[in-house]
Amino acid sequence: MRDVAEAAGVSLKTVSRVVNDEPGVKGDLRDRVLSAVEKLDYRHNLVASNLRRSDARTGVIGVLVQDLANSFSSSLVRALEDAMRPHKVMIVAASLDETTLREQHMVENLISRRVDGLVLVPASARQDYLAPEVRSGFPVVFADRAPRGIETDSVVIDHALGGFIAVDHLLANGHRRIAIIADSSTITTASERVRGVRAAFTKYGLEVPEDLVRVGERTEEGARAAVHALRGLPDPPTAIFAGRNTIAQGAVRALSQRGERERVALVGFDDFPMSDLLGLTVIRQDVSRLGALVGERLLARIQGDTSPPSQQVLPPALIARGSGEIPPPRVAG
Amino acid sequence: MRDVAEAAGVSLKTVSRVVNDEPGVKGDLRDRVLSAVEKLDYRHNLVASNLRRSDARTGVIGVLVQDLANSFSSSLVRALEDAMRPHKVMIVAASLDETTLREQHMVENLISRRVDGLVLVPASARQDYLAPEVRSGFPVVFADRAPRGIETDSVVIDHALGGFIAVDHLLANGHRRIAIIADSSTITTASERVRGVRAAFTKYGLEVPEDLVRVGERTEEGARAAVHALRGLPDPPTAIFAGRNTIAQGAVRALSQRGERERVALVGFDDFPMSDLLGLTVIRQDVSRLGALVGERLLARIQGDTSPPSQQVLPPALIARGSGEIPPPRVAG
DNA sequence: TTGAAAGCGTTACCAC
DNA sequence: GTGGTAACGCTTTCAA
Repeated sequence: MRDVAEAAGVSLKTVSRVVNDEPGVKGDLRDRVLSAVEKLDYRHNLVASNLRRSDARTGVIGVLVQDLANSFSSSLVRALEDAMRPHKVMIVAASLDETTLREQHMVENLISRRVDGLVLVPASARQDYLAPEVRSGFPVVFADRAPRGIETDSVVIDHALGGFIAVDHLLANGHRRIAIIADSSTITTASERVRGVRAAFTKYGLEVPEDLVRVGERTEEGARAAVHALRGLPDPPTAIFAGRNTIAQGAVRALSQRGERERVALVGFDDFPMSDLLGLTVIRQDVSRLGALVGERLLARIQGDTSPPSQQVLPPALIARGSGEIPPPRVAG
Repeated sequence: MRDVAEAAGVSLKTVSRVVNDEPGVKGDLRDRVLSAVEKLDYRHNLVASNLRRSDARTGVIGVLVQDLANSFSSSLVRALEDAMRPHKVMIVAASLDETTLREQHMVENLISRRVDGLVLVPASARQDYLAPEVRSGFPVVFADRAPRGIETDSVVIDHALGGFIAVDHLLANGHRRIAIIADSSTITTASERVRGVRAAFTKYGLEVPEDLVRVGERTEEGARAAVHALRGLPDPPTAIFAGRNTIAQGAVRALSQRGERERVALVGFDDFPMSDLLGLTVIRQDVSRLGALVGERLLARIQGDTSPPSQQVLPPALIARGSGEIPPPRVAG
């Protein structure tokens, strides 16, 4: 910038004014500056600019999700991107892979980089470590899963309701031997979903078939193996609740391999691309809306909103596509 | 930081040493500094730090893809993330939606932010605008599509080969009325793919059935409409080449609606999750490998590699799953 | 082992 | 309208 000023024969400040499109520079000087910029391949340094600026905005937010390659996470990031673009805010994103330690490192790192705010789909069980930041007014919005140990904005899905709806649907169709395949119960969304499932059994005055509960699966491979094992039982399940999109995918694969796609009912949690063509009944979370609401909240905080933490809850919905409507086999008799 | 120094009764420099884990501070002082840091909720400011540092690394790279919600883009970002994580480099990502203008804005913005390097899946036809940066040694690696107008590193898929393999497969299975649905020819990957398709016809000494060529589609809806229109022709195609994952998805939907999934052959470009369960024959690009190679190249450049620009080309592969192996209907007579 | 001063590239403040 | 000077929060250089 100094070189530019020298080349154009003006002061540093004038160059700064031109570069920032500030008023109060005559066309003559402005042109001289611009051509010097051109000639010297000068690039405005936003890092230095942000350091000096009074409002101290970096125009970047941090977004921490589970797995950028998963359709749920990537759709969320995309929705946030769309919400932020009009405000010229960019996104630095990272995958946590359900690792508590990585979450803390990343949060710390992003704060050191002075991001304007943070969107967090937490991997950890508690987020007390964020208390100092939240107290000092640093904008943090939780997405999909509620915070624990701190009070801050959140937009979450009613996971328990989703689990309830799914299994209520299967029970209403006459199923009783319903397998439950879900993520580890340390993951709050998973335990919430299972809680809803149990509530559905309770509504019907039924016991949960504990021998068919498989908690702790999250990969497609694990789910596939679980389905094979479950269907191999003496009294196998006639329906399956898959607590996550990868689990549903594994379940579809396993049932395909066994030639049982038309015979065993299946309801998955999380919609994903092309699931309609598979005829898969799912509990859909409106990820675009989730992202839009999270973005809106975060922007408000960044712009100085100091109202008390808000907790928004979005209801999931059952999308019937066939797999969840398969009836239980007739009992001989 | 000044406050911390004061609270601990040491100099600024000592705090800096402690915060950066530099050697040469006695345990006594170090503890005093750390407790002051704790008490004052001090957070190291990487922005200021990077400004002053001699190596001037920000530890961030920019990644510009077409659509973060598309499985191809998100898989690429994920692969890059994995390649960068060991080097403590984060990713700021954005979707271009095939918009030339956004590409240029984003590139400019990222350079202003002094990212350490750039990964670009270009939306523009030419990238001459990047010439000054590339000339000055700024690390840029093109992914999936080769640069035009500048010379820099690239790792691309052999799109022409992919198009060739796909249609060669259909021709070998006896099809002659093959529809080609592809993205706008201004998108180089699309035109390359179509070039390969034409080469396949040439190999068989056949003319391309120009009445079945639909170039300029990219959305699922557009593809669906195109398939309906094509199959409604007096002499309809017996096979379809879908030049992109969204097009393949639209084609599957349209054929499903028409009850023709078992009757019309279909080969898609780009694999996507669950396509195996749809029995869809595709040309697969190894996105993980693409991302890993791009990451490797970019890291080398960031670390000072000044060898001539390298051009790596990855071969795509045909994955036969049924839809591409449907034979043409027998002709009466 | 510790500290003082200079400076990274920019913008804020106030004088001209 | 334009320009000097200080300062942002940190690291570097060099001296103690």
